[in-house]
Amino acid sequence: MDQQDSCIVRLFSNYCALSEKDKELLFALEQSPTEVRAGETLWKECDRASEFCTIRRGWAYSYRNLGDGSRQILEIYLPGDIIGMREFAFSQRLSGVTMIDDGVICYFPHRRLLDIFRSSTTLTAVLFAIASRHQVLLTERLVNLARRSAYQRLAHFLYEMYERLGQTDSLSDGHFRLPLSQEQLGDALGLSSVHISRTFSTFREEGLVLRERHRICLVDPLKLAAVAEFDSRYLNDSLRPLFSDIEFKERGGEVNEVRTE
Amino acid sequence: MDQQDSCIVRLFSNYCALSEKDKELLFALEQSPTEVRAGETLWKECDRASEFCTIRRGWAYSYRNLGDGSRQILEIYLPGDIIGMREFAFSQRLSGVTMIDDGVICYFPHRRLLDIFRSSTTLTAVLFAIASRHQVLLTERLVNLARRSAYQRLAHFLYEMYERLGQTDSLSDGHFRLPLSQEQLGDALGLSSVHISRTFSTFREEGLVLRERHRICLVDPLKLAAVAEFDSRYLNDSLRPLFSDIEFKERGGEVNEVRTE
DNA sequence: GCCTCCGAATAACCCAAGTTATTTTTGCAG
DNA sequence: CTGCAAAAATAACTTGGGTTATTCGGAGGC
Repeated sequence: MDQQDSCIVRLFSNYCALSEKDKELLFALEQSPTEVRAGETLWKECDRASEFCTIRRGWAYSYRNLGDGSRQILEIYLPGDIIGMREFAFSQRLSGVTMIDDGVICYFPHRRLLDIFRSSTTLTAVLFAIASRHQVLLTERLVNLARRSAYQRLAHFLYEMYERLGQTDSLSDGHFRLPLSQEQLGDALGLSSVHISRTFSTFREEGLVLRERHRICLVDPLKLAAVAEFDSRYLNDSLRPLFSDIEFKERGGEVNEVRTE
Repeated sequence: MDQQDSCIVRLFSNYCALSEKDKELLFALEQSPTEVRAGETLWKECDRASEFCTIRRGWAYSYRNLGDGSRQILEIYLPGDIIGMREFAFSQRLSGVTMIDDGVICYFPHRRLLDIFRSSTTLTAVLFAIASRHQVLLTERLVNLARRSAYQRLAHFLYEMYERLGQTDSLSDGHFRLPLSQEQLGDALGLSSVHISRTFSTFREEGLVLRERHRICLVDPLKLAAVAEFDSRYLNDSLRPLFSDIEFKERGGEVNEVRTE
């Protein structure tokens, strides 16, 4: 595999132009790839935590099981995401992680992150930016779950996936694959699977979202974003000013030669 | 003011022993204390974001206003907390912040954080640990809002405040001051103020929680934690192993370059 | 002292979403 | 192709919590 194909390099490049050295550092996180199967659980709540992993291919989700037998899906991970950051400061896993698709993941130890802190301010800042954005997404989800109707929640979820997928893949129109069962969607959105089904039916009647098995088609993405009150400020904000400054300093004032677009 | 009184230094020391240099770096963040009044808004959504602040005295909350006129309270800040980390990667505020009590806060610019990344791996790691723990708390709240009944939500909220206050103040029995109106509680828990009132009535009838204006008394804290399914693992985890390792490396002067195998 | 205002308590009514159950569709093993 | 199991659709019924309205009570202004 070539560095240019590394999805973690691609993801980080969205935030900031990277030097060759930075790319190598990142690329090093993606050694020791492991094949995993759909449905396979990477770890469970309360397992010992001393590693992160990046997901190179396939989707995964993290979840918490609750006392009453239900569960909450906390996050959907896509290729390029780093899994397990939540537990950086903890010795136990606080949520389980299960693969949705067959895929490839790469484990690396917590200490590797410290190496990055030591050797690249740029990557440190990008990591912080990613953590910050993660928190913002989580907050947005919290608002979504706490305040909005089932209709809006599902609209919001679909639109968020659409935006996230658009960052790495090119989406032909509003079409994308969503390999989640209605039960899993319910677990993610705090709804029953029955009501997910009802809500999809409503979308279909209104011609807002079409669905065939795991293919989703957003007929009118902007309208969907509107009904979901989707706040896209945090997706489109420019990170360049801050990071170009870092680079400038790190390179001792050289003009950036690395552009990733 | 003396370094020992700095609430940031105190907060960070909880995670890791700090060198004198680190303390100075941190101390520099707390230079311009400002008096603020109860009800005063520090900033609103969409304001320009280029500063964080620490809260030295008083309580505050962050919130988002929604399209339908309701709002969601995202976080309650207590003395020692850093406010505004959410927006590190953004140029706009994504949530407003308002004081609950009279208090004192200290602003410092975003770029100051970059200085820290450049000059102290220890502080960088602690910042990361704080961000990580923040995310865990946020996740727990998300589960609370998505999956639990009003009764459990309020129980969870009260118990969380009880635990947080116990970290800095000593709580005589289960008594503490909770300077939030029922409307604010509702906004934090995704419930109507009417239902908050109903739920407090239920608590009273059961003798589980007593309330008089803004004084709360948890009659049986453990039982309350149980009904809320409160997960206290993440409050008591030890952070030392990781950080003692960092210190070792930094003090041994051993510049450990990253292996790119 | 009295008046006003805001927060809280309580009741009556309503609806979004949960639950349970039944049927239909899809995927897949043999 | 057949049979089986899991996922999805739909309907009937229930319920937790929202909404609206009214009353009550304490804190502050004058």
